[in-house]
Amino acid sequence: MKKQGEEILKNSALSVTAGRKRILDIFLASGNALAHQDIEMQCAEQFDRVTIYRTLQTFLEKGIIHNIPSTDNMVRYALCNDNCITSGHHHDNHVHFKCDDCGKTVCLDDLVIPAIKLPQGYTMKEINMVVSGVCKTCK
Amino acid sequence: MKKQGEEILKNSALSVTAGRKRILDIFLASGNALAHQDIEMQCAEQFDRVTIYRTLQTFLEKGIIHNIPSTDNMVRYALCNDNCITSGHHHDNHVHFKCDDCGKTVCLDDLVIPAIKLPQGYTMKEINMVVSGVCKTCK
DNA sequence: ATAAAGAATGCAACTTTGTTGCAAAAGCAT
DNA sequence: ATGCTTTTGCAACAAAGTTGCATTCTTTAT
Ligand SMILES: [Mn+2]
Ligand SMILES: [Mn+2]
Ligand SMILES: [Zn+2]
Ligand SMILES: [Zn+2]
Repeated sequence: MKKQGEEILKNSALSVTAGRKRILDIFLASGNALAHQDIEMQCAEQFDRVTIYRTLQTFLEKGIIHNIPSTDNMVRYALCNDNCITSGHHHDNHVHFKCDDCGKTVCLDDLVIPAIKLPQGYTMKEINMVVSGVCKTCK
Repeated sequence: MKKQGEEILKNSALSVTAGRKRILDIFLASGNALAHQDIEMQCAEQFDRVTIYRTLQTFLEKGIIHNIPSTDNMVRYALCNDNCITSGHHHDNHVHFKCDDCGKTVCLDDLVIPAIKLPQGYTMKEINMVVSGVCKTCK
């Protein structure tokens, strides 16, 4: 599993660079969603802040990571499961949980967002569900 | 309905100031959720930016407005329906919709977020559901 | 293995967004 | 009207995000 990062990059037709591999490693090693800031703290000495912005943007567009909305002005990112992009948008459909105690945000991969029926005239493209509370570790 | 803003402030035990009334008016006049930026554009000449930050914070704490998470680093705010705060947290439970076309975010007040069953050990406090796509106006 | 083309990175400069302390002003209760 | 309390504006700052451009690194073709 040494070259799992490279694998992902090649599958997405991205060139393999030290920065991209490092950021992928950080995601692979971490069990929870990461904000730009979290990543920067782990590799700011190696890589420029701008590179991290651009890398996350690229990963998003390629469907390598998805972003998780929040009300605290800290968008978080997590690895997508399989190839996540079809017709230009992500199709992650699992619930996210943010713990008020430890602050961590995790993907509840097995918990599928229930279907809803939008009012007449609305068309759905993506759907996000974020639950906050206390996680099982902090309980 | 001239003093609807004042009414809201008094019900929340807040002193009635020009800035707070103005910001409430902006919300009452607008059909959709507003980001700090939207509000600032409408009253930056009258009021300081800092005042807007503090006013939104106060309104949130008092349950006058609720915030809507997003993946674009622009938290939006909308008026709460009734008195929204019980035991320290909001209990808005409706779906939000963000239009990819016009960019507007609206409360779908009649669309209740379906219940979900969290994995063992997790406790829910708040829940948010945001759907993106095309709204009925842009359709 | 080398060279050329294209893509990614670092850096600098900048803009925007959000925070804090404090003095002045405004609101509220008596 | 007076004094007390809360809110506001200002200034200074910190953090977050963006952009253009020159340099470096990857990839692809020779
Ligand atoms: Mn996820
Ligand atoms: Mn709402
Ligand atoms: Zn926790
Ligand atoms: Zn629209």
